[in-house]
Amino acid sequence: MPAESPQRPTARADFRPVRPVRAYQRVAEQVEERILGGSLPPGSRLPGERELMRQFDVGRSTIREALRVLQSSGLIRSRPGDPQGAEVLGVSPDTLSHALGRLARSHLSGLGELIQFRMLLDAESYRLAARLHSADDLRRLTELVDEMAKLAPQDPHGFSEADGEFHRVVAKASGNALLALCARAVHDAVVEAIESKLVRAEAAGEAAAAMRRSVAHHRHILDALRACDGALAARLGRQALHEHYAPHLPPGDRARLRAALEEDPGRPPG
Amino acid sequence: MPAESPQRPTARADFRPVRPVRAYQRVAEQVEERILGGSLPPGSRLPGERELMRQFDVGRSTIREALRVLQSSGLIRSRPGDPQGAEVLGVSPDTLSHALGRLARSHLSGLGELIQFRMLLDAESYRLAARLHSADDLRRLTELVDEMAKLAPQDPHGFSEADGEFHRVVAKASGNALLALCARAVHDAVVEAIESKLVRAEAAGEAAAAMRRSVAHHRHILDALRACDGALAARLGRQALHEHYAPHLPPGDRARLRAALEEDPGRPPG
DNA sequence: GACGATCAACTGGTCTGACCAGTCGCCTGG
DNA sequence: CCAGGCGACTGGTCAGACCAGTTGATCGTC
Repeated sequence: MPAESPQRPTARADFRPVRPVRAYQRVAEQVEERILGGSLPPGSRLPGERELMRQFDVGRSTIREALRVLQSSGLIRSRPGDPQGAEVLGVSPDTLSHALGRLARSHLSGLGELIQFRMLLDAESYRLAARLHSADDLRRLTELVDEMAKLAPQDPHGFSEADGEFHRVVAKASGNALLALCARAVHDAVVEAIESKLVRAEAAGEAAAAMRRSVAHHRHILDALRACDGALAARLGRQALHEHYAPHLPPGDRARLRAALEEDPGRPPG
Repeated sequence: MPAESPQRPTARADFRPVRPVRAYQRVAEQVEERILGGSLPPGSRLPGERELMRQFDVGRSTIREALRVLQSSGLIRSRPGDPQGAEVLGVSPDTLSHALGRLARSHLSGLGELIQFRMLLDAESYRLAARLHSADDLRRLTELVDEMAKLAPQDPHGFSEADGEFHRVVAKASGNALLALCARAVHDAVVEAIESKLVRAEAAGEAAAAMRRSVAHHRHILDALRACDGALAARLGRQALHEHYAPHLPPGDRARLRAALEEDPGRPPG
């Protein structure tokens, strides 16, 4: 909300409360602006801290605090001894997934919401991807499902990697980078959050069965994508996630997942 | 992905690459752990920097960099001169909103993607809200639509506020705080991004007509919610956004919006 | 006794200068 | 031509200092 209501002719002058802008904020903002504006593309390098100190005319601690903020936002990465200075990473979904992970771990929102949200995003990715995919996308997805099937029982880590890549390709095929990034962030957050629970299940020997089911789900979804049936792919995606995660959730969250799962029962004809 | 595949019996030992853990990271992690773990509830205070310096046995700059990271994550807030030390804020959705806003503003994704994404999130909010809303929600939504109708031509700012609140109530009624946060962040990003374009249209006198259409759309959506028809509400929501924003977008982005708009034409019966 | 100004003891924000451990690039000796 | 070493950097950290602002008690006044 950048503007107060300028129309209101009240006596209360609509000055915004002036809060002092810290020096490190100004520095961080300037750099961030350049990165977001494309003037500092990913892969390019920032000057060294001592040089920045001269350019901004502030102390090194101020420069360092600004760089810390940018680094914690995932915009840059710095490494000691690097004579080229900090590396510009550009906008990445990592911050998003970290924030999502924190939210999911907090009382504000739980794992159930996270997975429900993933159901929504994945389903919409499928719906769009079914419409917009290329032949190349389908080939790559087929490869990935085959790889999942091959790695299935022995290599859970590789399996998870291929699974993640499958979703990333789908999200990319949806043609919406924002959707893709969010879907990835949520995916990562779910993986990170539920890992501790899943290792127990895996230890109990359910892992192989879960992976087999997952491969089957992915094949069905891939078929739907191939047939350009977005609604079917979306429905299958929701069901797959529900089947996969519902057993590991408390009953309340299961109801939530079911709510996201069910297509509208009383849809009026037409 | 914190774990390498432990099962693979290859010669490659699965050591994780050792990267030095900076002192400020350890400090930030310890504090963050306490905050997320509830040991430092929102509203409580951290010791002063000089005291922290003693407790962690590091220099003040290290403490300050750690606090900067925590502050940029929205976990704490500090104010100069405060004898009580930094205030613990707890997990807040602001980080998420900022991250989303950055993504939306970056060159990675344009306005079209942003609005398409909003179509998806809003539609899913409607779908869930139609199922889960309370009588209170409906009453509040009715109030808001009436207020929009009342403010319609004269007070664009108030209108926009009521409109935003409408969507927030819907998102909250969806029962998924995560979805609500993202929807709000995207909504804000859209408003911020398109404002400069809309003021021109408003100056051209289209504002009143646009607002009248918007009120009608909201009434229809509200009716669908009242009838618990999630699919209809979702479809109406998509259409409303499409009609509202498509005229202001370049043709390429219009096609994108249409892709998100159309229900699947060849849906199999059943 | 209530009240407002004053002041000292803080706070966080910033600067300076220094040291360390690592990294890179050059340069040299084989 | 290459291995090794030697600076000249880098970022990470520390120590100490100063400033402006806040706070709360103290003190003089009414």
